[in-house]
Order: sequence, then C-alpha cells, then structure tokens
Amino acid sequence: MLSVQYIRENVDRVKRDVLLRNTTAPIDRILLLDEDRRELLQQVEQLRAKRNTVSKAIGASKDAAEREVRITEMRLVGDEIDRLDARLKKIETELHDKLSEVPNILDPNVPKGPDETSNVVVETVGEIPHFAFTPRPHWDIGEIVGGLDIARGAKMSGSRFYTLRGPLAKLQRSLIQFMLNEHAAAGFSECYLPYMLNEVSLYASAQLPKFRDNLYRDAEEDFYFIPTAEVAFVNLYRDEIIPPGKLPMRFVAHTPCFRREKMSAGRDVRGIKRGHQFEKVEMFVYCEPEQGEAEFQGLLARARLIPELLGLPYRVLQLCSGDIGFSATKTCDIEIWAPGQGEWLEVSSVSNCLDFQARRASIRYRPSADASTRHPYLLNASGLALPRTMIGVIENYQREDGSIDIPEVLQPYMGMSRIAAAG
RNA sequence: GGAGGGGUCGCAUAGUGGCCGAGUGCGGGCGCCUGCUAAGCGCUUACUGGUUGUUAAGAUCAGUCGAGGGUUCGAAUCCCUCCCCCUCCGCCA
Repeated sequence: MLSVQYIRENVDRVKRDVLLRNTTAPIDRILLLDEDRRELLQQVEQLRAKRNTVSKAIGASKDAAEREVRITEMRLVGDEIDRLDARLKKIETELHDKLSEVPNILDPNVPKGPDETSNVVVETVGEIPHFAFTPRPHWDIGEIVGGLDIARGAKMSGSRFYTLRGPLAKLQRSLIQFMLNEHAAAGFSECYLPYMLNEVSLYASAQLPKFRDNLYRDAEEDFYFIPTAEVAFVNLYRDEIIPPGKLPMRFVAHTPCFRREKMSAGRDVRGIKRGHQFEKVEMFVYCEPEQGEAEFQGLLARARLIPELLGLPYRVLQLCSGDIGFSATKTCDIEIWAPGQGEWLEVSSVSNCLDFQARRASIRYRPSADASTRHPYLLNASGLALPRTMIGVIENYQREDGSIDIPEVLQPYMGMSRIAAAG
C-alpha cells in the first residue's frame, strides 16, 4: 500500500494514476479520514499525558483525601479517553481499509491505455515457424503421443484439471529442473515454500481483500492455497527488519499455484492453458530502491533466457496503465508463440512493486548499522509458468506424424531426443 | 489428540500493581587510552504514530514486554480469549 503521507503530499499524481489504471480508489475519503484521525489523536494523547502525570502523582502522594479527589477526576478522564479512543479506532480501521484499496503508483514510462489492447510489443524474438502441414493444437498432439489425459482429470476433479503421464509428465519435470538450474546458476537462491498460507499473509501480499474470489481456502482452518509463489516470497520477511549488507536477495522456487479462475469462466477451457492447479517457477528479489531498475532488467533478462534457450519464438510486452496489476508500478510480460492454437501465450510477468508490498507487509531493512530503516523494493518474475511453456514446446517442436522433438537443452534431462507417437 | 513448560530491547536474562522513564550481560555504534592481531575506560543503542521544525538536525507527546480484550486513577506484572515455540506420550509419511 501507499503511505497516507505519500497520498497527502501527492494527491494529484495518485488520483491521476488511479484514473490511468481505469479503476477507482477512495482518495478523497482517505484524506478526510486522515485529517479526522490526526485531530482526534491529538486530543486523546493530550488526555493520556494528563492521566499519566496525575497517576504518577497519586502513587507518590501520602494525602488520602487528596488522592481520592484525583482518582475521581482521573476516572472521568479515563471515560473520556475511552470515548475518543473508540471513535479513533473506528476511523483508523476505515482508513486502513480504504488505504488497502489504493493501487500502486505507475512508473512514468508506462504506456497509457484502458486495457490489454493498449499493451506495447517491445520486441519479438525468433522466427515464427512455418510448417509444411497444418500444426496441431497441443491437446491433439497429447492424444497422439499419449499421456495428456484431460478426461480423467475432469473425472477426479472437474473441469480445468488434467493428468500428465509418461514422457509428457517427464517433460514438465525436466522443464522445472532446467529452469531452476538456470536461475540457481545465476545466483538465485532456491527455496522450498509452503503452499498454504494464513489469512494475514494473503492480506500482506495484497491478494486479500480484493482478490478473494480467485483463492481457494481450507474450510476449517486458516489456510489459503497460494495462487503464486510471490505470496509466499513476500511473506518470507514479513514483520522483519533485514540487517545491513543482505540486499539484494534473489530467490527462485518451483511451486504449484491454485486459482479459482472465476473471472475467466468459460475462457481457455481446452487443453492445459488455464487450469485450477498449475506449476510455476518463480523468481523474487528484495533490493534497495536504488537497485530496483537494474534488478527489474535482470529479472526480465532471466525470464527471456528460458524461451531463448528452448528455441521458442517469443515477444516482450510492456503492459499499459490499464492492464498492470494492483501492486506493480510497471510490468513486462513474456509471451511465447503457440502455432497449434495460433496465439501468443503469456508465460511470464515481470513486475517491480517498489515498496508497495513491503510497506503493506511491514518489511524493512537497515542500510547500515547506524542508519534508520527503509522499505526495500520487491520484484517478481515468473521464470516460467509450466503448462504454457509445455504448450510452446509441444506445438513448436511437433512433427507431421504428431511426435515431438525435444529441444536440445532439455535432452539431458529427458534422456531422449523425441517423444514418439504412441503405437 | 493428551499432559506439561515457555514467549520481556539484535541475543541471553532480571523483573508478582506506582521506586519500570524496562535493569544487567553479550553483541553493535561513536570516542578515549595503549606501539603492536589482546585488554581497559567513557558515551550510546529499538520500532510506530502525532505535534513542532525549512522535506534538516533536533525537541516533545503518545503507543509498543507474542496478539487482542478486560480490571484499575495507574498493568510487563492481575483476569479472559487466541496465536506461536519447546518437552514427553499417542498417531503418522
């Protein structure tokens, strides 16, 4: 979230960015509440100060009558404090709620536009392959090579579930290993993370309250299934002060992700493009504000490296103001080409969230031993989402008979160079 | 699931209603002393919010002893609820 001080001092910018995001936020209400809060706070604190000094005097006093008078007097003061405090608490609760509805400010270079149609293609890399035959979508190829079993996934769990078996299951595992190894070799520290987090954690990472509809949760206990590893990474250092000399910290993890996809009902229902459960390799960076832009570029370069090494045609998009996520100040997407479906598939989002998440999660760091604390910048990037990378490999490397060539970098992991059509 | 023990400043500990404006040790910072990788001495040491101040240094007030409520003129201390950690037993991969 933004600090109320920041909003107070930059009203015009905050309001403009909210408009550019094509959304709304109760800025005027926040300013009003802030003013009320400070006024009330002063009153309460003055009364408390009075009570503190008088109470101390009561303790020191030997005159019983004198004490009685003052105790009675302070009883009234106490009642007044309770009254004001109740009002103050109500205001603070609403202020906090309203503040958590305000999205991050936008990077000034973000292209303006109301929705995804205004996203800007920054760069397209690799040749879009031409096939001597009509390329098949991955679900057809999955059927030919065997191992992509959508019907049995649906039987077990309903729509948007599937099973992978045999070489296709191994292909996913190989891709995960390959990605983790690539990022770890570049100095990203590999993590194993909880897949279920408590409610406080989801508030801290701004999934709640706004995106409750997209989350699965345990009915009996305080557990939410992570929609992305980002949630866990943000909470890794929640309520902590990171000591000097630790930043930047760069992490990578493979986790499953769980999403209800209520907003996408009826979209992308074929194949494995959009499931309720999918695997993702995620990178995450904690850094000093001054390092933010360099880390962003670093993450983008790392994310691009994967389709590059896999030999998949891809493009880099800069998201426009209307399409950027709530917490991010700017975001670049990476999309790979899926010739069977004939569309670009988002496989990564690279975002700089500035100190927005850190403030909300109360994460601070100490630049040096005698310096006061600051909020670090938090950045995240998929590296990459597995099902769509699978689609990319399957559809780009398909042959006319439905078999799939294995990209060279994956062959050591797969122990084969081709997934043959089933007999 | 059962029984017991515990959560105090970066760490370790003291603290059973006012002398706690949270002590002490270690660690950290600054300085001093000392010809020598040592030791010693002095000062200092968190966070949040408000007011004031030039967007400064600072000053000042309030709050924070796991969290939230309660009792009281006054709570680290008493009461209630919850959370987390540890030990043993049971169950289990």
